Amino acid sequence: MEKYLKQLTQKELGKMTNIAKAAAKLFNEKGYLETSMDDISVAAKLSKGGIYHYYSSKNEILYFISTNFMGLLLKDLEQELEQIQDPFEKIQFIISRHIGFYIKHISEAKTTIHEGHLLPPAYFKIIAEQEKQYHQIVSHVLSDFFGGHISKDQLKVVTFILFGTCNGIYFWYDPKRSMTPEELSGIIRDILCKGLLGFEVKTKTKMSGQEH
Amino acid sequence: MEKYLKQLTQKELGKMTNIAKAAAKLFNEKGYLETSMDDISVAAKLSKGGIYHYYSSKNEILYFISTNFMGLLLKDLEQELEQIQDPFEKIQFIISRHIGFYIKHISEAKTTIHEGHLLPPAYFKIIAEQEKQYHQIVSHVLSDFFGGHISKDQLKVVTFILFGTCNGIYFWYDPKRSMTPEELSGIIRDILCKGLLGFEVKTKTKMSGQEH
DNA sequence: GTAATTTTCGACCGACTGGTCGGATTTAAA
DNA sequence: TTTAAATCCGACCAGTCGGTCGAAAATTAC
Repeated sequence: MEKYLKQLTQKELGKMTNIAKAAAKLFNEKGYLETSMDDISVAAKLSKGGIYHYYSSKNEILYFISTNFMGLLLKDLEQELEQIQDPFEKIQFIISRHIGFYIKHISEAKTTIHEGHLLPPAYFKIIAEQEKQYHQIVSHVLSDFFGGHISKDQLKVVTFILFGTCNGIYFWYDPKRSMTPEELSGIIRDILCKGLLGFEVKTKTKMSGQEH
Repeated sequence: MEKYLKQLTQKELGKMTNIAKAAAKLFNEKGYLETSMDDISVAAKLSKGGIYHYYSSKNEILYFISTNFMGLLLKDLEQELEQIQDPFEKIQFIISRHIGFYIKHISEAKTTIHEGHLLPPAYFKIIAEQEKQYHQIVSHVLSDFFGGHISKDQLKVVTFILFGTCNGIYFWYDPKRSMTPEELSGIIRDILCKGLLGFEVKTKTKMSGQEH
């Protein structure tokens, strides 16, 4: 972790990214714990000692992968959302962007989702903070969409369901198979949005109806 | 694996279930690989050798947990579904039952979902077969619901989305917190069903519309 | 050229893991 | 009470892993 205090040269960062890419692929295929440093060193075409020249631990590789991915996911998101007025369109945009993004960086995404919790607390907290930030941005859009007519608990659940549904695809989606990311993204977006619209009606009716 | 060829006495099965319960809790908390046989022996209040008297490997414990859970999930499902006529009501029933079931056996459910793939192929195939069976039952109901007006690919995707959405809750749901399983189940059911109804309309329109 | 620095190597270490085994202890049978 | 069988124990084994280190090789500076 101390490594990041010193300024990294472009060359160093390039090497680190190479190692991280090879590692992410392995973590995704076999899992973090099942992947040994020897495996990584073979995949990265560098000796084990060579890897430890750039990373001080296996954990640090995982951390590098996850924090870089989350950073990329957060980058420019808020500016992009500002360009859209309608909250419903914003949600559609978020779902499409999210799925497209995760499919494009599928190894890093799956690694972050499935292995991030293996990090020691000091590392994990930073990732969790980034996830929370992303979460809050989306949650805020959803809140706008429901026009405030939704409880905090419900909002939280709906947000989690949205992410859960999107992230669930990485258990089974295989880009080599028939469906393109765009088609898939479209189906999920349609189901979720229709579901949310229905949910909205129900919530708002309940609120304005003030049943006996 | 050979163990299961011989008939188990009630007493043996009880002991095995005890060990499995303790193990499932640990697997769920720390993960399969992070849990050592020593951990299990402490939790099950039995020495390591004692455990190996009932199970021939760590894998076999995981297998026992998963196959038992899947068996329980499949038990009586088809008969229960036969009691319902309307396909839409069947879907609602499946979602509620699924979530309720998983929350009730949360350690075993999460273990099966998240750790099952760590089993060697010979074991995993049996679990996968059970999952496939469950999958097909649900897929069939969905197919009925869409009245056949849905492609095989789409049906597959929709089925996966349904399970993905339901199973996503285990990443974050905490039964000790505010929302009850019934409330949560209701929200998910509503969103998904509304989404599916919307999806149905779109699909059917597309089909009957026969655009140029 | 040579000296200094960075990068790379791979043999090696200690810790830990899943699994074994001979025997101690408990239970059941006679 | 004796004997046999089932149950349980924990020291031990072989193998794997993350990580170290001293030195070789490559690069850069002079």
